[in-house]
Amino acid sequence: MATDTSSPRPPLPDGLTQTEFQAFGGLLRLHSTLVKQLDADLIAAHGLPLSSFEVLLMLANSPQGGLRMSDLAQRAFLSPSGMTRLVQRLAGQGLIEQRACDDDGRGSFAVMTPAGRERFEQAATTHYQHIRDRFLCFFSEDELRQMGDFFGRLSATGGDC
Amino acid sequence: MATDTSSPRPPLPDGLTQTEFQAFGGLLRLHSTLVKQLDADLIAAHGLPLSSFEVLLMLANSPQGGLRMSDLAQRAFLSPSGMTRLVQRLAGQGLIEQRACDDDGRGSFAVMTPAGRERFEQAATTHYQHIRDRFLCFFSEDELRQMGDFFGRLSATGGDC
DNA sequence: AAAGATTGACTTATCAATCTTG
DNA sequence: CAAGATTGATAAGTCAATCTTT
Repeated sequence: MATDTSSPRPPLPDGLTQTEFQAFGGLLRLHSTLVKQLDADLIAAHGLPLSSFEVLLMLANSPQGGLRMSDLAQRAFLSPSGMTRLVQRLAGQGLIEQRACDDDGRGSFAVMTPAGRERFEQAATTHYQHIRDRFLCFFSEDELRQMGDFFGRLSATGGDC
Repeated sequence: MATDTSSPRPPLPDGLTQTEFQAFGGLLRLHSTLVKQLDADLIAAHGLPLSSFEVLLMLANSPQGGLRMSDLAQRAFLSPSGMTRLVQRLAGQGLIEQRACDDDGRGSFAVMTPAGRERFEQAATTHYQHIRDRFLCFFSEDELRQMGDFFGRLSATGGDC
């Protein structure tokens, strides 16, 4: 498909300018394409979907050696019930375990099993290589910093300009 | 949550540098947050999920007045079956219709109904305003161009660096 | 009563298989 | 047989309701 390079910046039929549309539409396209690729890569190489990997990553990086369900859910951008089900799947595979919270009887604490840690460590290296090959490699160090600044800008405020 | 601004750029426990992680992680976070907000906005204001809106948008912008299923699927980053089901839902709401292709007996052609066009036109204005309020307004014109360039860079190549 | 977590019912997407036409 | 589209079975997520603990 040949990209249209004709007009500089007229309001498109969309109601967004070409620049606006390329920024917003580009975000949707990039995310969709990239996440599908990385997910497929990770499943092919280690039988581990991206969502599962991210849970293992959070647990691996946790100083406690584990995290509460609500923390996991927030950090993975999942609903509480969504995280409950994801954790149940991972527990079924023997990769993590759930314990009660010491200090809070309501809480549930997820920790990696040795099998989970091993699986994570195997997956991590190749996964980061995939992220580089499919995404990071297209940009210079400065550009990555710039992009990080862009993405961080929205979460800095509560969501208002 | 206070952002950590301590160290400049050490390799994180992740295996990605801080810069790399902020670019990649920021993409995931931005997309998740933004799409959820826009979807909820659009449903609240017009009873129309984002995915449905995008189908109506593509049909509205089509010179033919309609598009083939396979075209719709590709442009919306959906599988063929996913698009079949989305179109079925929209047809059930009377917003679009399916016809046979004139030139190709296998093809299925989707066109908007008058009701669909009206619904689309009502939704469009407020939706683009939401996109501006929640995303575009955080950036200057130059920055949006820069971002569009970043996002476009991956699709330009086949996926290799 | 509010917070943390889970469960039931449901939505939306996918893959593999199938049907029809080229 | 290949391409376009749809269907059946299934996967993974959401919301609303529920249960337990604070």
